[in-house]
Amino acid sequence: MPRRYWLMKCEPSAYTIDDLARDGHTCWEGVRNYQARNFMRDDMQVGDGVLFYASNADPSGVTGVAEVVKVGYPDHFAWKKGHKYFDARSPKSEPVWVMVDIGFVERLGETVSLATLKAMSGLGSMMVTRKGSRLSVQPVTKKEFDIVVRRGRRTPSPS
DNA sequence: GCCAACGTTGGC
DNA sequence: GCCAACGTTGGC
Repeated sequence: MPRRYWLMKCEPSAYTIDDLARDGHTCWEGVRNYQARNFMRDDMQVGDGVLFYASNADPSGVTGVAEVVKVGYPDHFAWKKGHKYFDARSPKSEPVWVMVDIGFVERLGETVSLATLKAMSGLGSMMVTRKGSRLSVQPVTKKEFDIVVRRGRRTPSPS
């Protein structure tokens, strides 16, 4: 299976690329959308590249690179009563929701903002640049991945 | 904080 | 199966 590429969104109030740099790896819990779930469950493979996207940020955009380090497995947060990701419809016996683990690869020296993504050539069909695109896990092409990463490296990372 | 766009739910 | 109502996402 050839290496695939993804964009994964997260609000900075929940988790940032700096958090991932500190932790080394993390589980990507809380995805409660079937299309996103299917990507994680059916298509993600260890080694796949991930654009780490900060949503609801100032500015929103790609802040770093990660990679898939563990393929889809049950999101056990769905089993925690009282937890915000608890979902009675996803019991241990028949899990509905899935998560993957991602590992830190690099922090981009320059956030590639949504405005930049929209303005750059070659990214016109990227899902995230399209109005109303709310999917939190999206496939991207290798070409798009490379364009974004190269742009983000234009400014050296401070670390 | 506003609100448009979207996904999901549930009545019928 | 249709679709209105609702809740959520996320840019601005």
